[in-house]
Amino acid sequence: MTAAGNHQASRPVGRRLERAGIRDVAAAAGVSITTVSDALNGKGRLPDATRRHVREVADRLGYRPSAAARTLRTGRSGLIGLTVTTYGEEPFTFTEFAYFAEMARAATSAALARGYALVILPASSRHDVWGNVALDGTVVVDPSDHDPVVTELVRQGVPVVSDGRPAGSLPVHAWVDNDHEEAVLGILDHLAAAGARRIGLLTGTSTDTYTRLSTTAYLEWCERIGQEPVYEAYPAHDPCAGAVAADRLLARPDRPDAVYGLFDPNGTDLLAAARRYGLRVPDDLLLVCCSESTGYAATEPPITTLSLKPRRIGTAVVQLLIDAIEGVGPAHPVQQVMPTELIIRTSSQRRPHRTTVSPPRTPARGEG
Amino acid sequence: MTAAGNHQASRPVGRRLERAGIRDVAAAAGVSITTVSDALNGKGRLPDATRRHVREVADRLGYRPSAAARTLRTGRSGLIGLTVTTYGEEPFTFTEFAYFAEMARAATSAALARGYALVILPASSRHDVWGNVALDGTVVVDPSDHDPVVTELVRQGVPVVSDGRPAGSLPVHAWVDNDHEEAVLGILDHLAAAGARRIGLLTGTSTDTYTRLSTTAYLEWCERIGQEPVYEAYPAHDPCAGAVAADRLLARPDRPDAVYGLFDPNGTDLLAAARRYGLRVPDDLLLVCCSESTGYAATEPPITTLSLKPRRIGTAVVQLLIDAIEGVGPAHPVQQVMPTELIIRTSSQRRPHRTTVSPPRTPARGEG
DNA sequence: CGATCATGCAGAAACCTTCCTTCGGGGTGG
DNA sequence: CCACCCCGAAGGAAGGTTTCTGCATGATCG
Repeated sequence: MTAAGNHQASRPVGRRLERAGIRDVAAAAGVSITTVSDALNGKGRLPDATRRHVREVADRLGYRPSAAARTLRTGRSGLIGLTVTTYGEEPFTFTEFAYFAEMARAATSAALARGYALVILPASSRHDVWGNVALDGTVVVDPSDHDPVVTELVRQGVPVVSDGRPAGSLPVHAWVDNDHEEAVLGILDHLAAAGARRIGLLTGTSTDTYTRLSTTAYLEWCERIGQEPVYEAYPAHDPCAGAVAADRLLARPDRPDAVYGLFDPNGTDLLAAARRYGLRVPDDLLLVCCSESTGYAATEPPITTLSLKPRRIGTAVVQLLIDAIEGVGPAHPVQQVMPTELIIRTSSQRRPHRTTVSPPRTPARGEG
Repeated sequence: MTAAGNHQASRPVGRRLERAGIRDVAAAAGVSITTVSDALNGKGRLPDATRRHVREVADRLGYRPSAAARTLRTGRSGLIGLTVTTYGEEPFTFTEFAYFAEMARAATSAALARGYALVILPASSRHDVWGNVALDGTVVVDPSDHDPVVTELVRQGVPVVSDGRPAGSLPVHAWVDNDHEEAVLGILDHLAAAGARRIGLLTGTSTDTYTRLSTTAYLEWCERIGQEPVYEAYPAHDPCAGAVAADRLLARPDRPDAVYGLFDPNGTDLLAAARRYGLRVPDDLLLVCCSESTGYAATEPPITTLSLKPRRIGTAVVQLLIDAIEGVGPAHPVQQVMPTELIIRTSSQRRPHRTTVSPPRTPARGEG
């Protein structure tokens, strides 16, 4: 520290600190720019002595290569866009909160581990922002039918991998998605096995693939089983509409004795609605909802949830994208279907063990 | 749509699409590079006719200026880092989930509105990633004592604004934080007014400012009031430890008749623990926790929460940072303290209106 | 009618790195 | 003694933009 400080004292320190460039390092080390670049990047043919010397000088000067210049030269920015569908002004929606947070977290980790960073870019954002950032590729969550941004990116040759099957003929390089039909069928079978006679669905009005696939799977199941469908649809991006829809579903004359809710808040909304109507869960009403929230382990009663395993999805999406960027993956589009996980709790089991005074949860069951 | 498609049909589409550069636009428009740049950026002295013509040609060629080149030239990348403290490998922690998600959402919006994009960068990430991205500035959430990354950034002259008071002597340009003492005192007074005789605290073992300020405020309040402090501390980043600590707190011989939990999951954990011990909320136990989760409006009973208003924080942080980047703000460090909001629900009121069959929540009360 | 000036546009440097090419020199085999 | 090869290192172009400077041209004013 002191030595370095002593050395740097000779540098003119103006009010604005001029960053040391590769030129300065070359001059200070008494070598050429080329040698510095090679030494620092582990390229070229240089004796270790030279390499070490250059590195030492670079460290001493606090040299950081200019990301912009490197990007300009190499065509790689090390930046990956994370695009989320937007409803209205806000970057991402309420219903996907926990899912998105977990997925983004995993994606960030995965990207970082391979030397990339994530840029959050709402789909409907100002075009100038999109244009202003050099992206090596983009992850797009739940792409809408003919997303102009995605189309433009693909046209420019930027690799795009989507979380969720691309709707329409969006030409993404790859996609990762859950097996939604399988998941819904599994839940319906589970509820039926627990004694449900009429299973209702709380679904959304939007046309994204998740909603669509899940709903049609439900309808097909009903047809196969011979049950009359009982469902309510609401605009999933409206945090208030969910509670209303839950109430509507339980207020119907053909009230279901089991409900599956497609969106995260549905669990609490349905639970609250059940209470208002004096329905006991799970005795009078079986409940399952799709959620990543850990809170459902502590509700009264705990609610069975379907986890989409967003961490796996986020990791897979990023791996696929970086493979495509670096050209190590297969040239053809990849479609990866990931399993879901049904976390069975009291709300969907007919003979619940009454919760009384019992020891607190032990940390034994870690998170998968 | 059809007209546009027809128009573009004439372009030769090779297997690898070479992006049009400013040179190509200049050639196609029959003007110089300078004129193109000026026309597109609204600079220089050009007649409107020329401007229009250049823009039209640029559009036709699908010209997008190279972000890297522009950054290299101007020294501005339009990128803002969003740094989060990390526990272990993961970018951000469980306890801050909802808070962070909301805060990030607001920050993204605010940044976008001013033409910037956010890059997610965990604090303890590989240094090479930090070096590889050109940042105009950085938002750092809950900076730790002597964060090496922040120190390095500041040394390089990159503006840094923190969410949360910087611990130690971290030389950030500005910070935004809640008035934590005020918030805690408000809650304690509220609980006391509701009839609490002995108020307990569920707090964390970490040394961040939030935990520290809140805890000391609690201790001071106890001393002032003359109540013996009753609290349990646990490692807040461990999702399991919270439930155990909640249980421990209610198992004490000097069991409190009211509890404030500093972290998001504390509400459900405390509620579950209360149930295990046969304590009715709010009759036997008053409950408040700090959370941004909307789920607490639908628990049984609904739990009073303290909101840190992360959206306001996120917006303010970004505004301050961009002001610093663009040099429009004051030169001296800014410290902005934002109020919190106590959302009073059943769990902290002694005479609760029994929830019975009632109409569902109406959408009337929108989100502030 | 000549000097001045605003206008419209072009040339070229600079930003900083990477990487392809070249070059000198010393050792080695013929 | 010459040709050749390889090692170590340097030269220089390229990457695409912004912006400073400068040069014409035509209009205006004294």
